[in-house]
Amino acid sequence: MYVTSGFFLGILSLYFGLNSPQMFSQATKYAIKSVIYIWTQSLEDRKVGAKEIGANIEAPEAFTAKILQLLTKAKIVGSIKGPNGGFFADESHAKYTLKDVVKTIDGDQLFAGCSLGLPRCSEKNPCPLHFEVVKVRTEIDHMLTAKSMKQLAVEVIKGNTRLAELV
Amino acid sequence: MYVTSGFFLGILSLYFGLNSPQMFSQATKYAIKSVIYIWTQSLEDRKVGAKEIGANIEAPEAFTAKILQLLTKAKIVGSIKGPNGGFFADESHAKYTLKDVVKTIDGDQLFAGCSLGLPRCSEKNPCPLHFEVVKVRTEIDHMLTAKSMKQLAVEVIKGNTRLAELV
DNA sequence: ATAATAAAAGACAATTAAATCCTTTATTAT
DNA sequence: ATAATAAAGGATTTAATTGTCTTTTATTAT
Ligand code: FES
Ligand code: FES
Repeated sequence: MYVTSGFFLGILSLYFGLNSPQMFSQATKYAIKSVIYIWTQSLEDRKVGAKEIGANIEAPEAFTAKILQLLTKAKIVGSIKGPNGGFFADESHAKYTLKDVVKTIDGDQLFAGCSLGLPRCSEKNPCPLHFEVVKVRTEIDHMLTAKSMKQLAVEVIKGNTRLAELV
Repeated sequence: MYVTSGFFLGILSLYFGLNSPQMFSQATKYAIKSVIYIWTQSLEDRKVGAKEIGANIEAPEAFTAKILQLLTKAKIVGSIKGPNGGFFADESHAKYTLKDVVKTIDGDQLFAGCSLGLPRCSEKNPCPLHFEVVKVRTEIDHMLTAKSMKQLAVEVIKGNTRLAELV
């Protein structure tokens, strides 16, 4: 008499309508916080390991490590193996914005394509939400390009913003 | 020697960074299109079945039917069983907006809570994106409340917008 | 050279979302 | 009453995302 918990959750989810789609995937959230955290430490000339990053942004270490691989491959941050190694960011990474981070992990479906899933998004054959979606996307674009990663990190260092719950 | 395709996709997805999070879940996209489609037909005094809805919004019938159950339970549309039955919308449903549709299926995580996943979203202890997120949400709110479902349906009837790819 | 360190890579498990199928219930026309 | 119709409900399956664990590779200090 075994019942999978997935079954119950599946039913409950449909029954109460409890899905959870958000602006960003979980992976992208971790990515954004990771990059900002790396910048806060690089501004003080410290390289940081996946374990430390995970701990400071309250994310699972192994999963964070996977995400860091993608960010490194995309050159959004740098990494060095071995003792005294770790992740870091310097002027060679300063040109990247949050938008690049989001695109690296989630692709560009937040910025491109029809929000209602039509095969193409166009002004000539718009879906009912198209023109409003364009406005939302303008705002999203601004949100993800207005400040440099370094600026965002400085605000965290100053204590004006935070990457994890305060204890 | 069997290998699950999920495995390969999982690896590929991490390797190439191919997640696909969007503004709305697939279920919500179907829900939005369903409600607008129901309104287009109700404006011409036709009740419609799940099969017809699925066909016209290019969504799987059975999944659409599940979503319609939630929409009906939430009173966003009406339904009648049996011959000549189906889904419909009338003045008693006119007060609902797209925001209600989204909330019914996806909950309010698009509108509330920290976009970066912090335990709470507040101006006093904001995450690095908080103030920009507030602006994006204002625009999202406008997008989902500016027009009534009926208005959106009228635009589809007029041919100004569409719910499926044109053939 | 060797041991220790830390990222990269690979294999997999668990959870959640998406989709399907089958049975039951309500309604209506015959 | 009965057959036909269509939504509601229940049980699973499939796919995608999230998360873990182990092995390999590169680097550095001894
Ligand atoms: S056509 Fe749907 S968002 Fe552009
Ligand atoms: S604290 Fe993150 S969005 Fe408000």
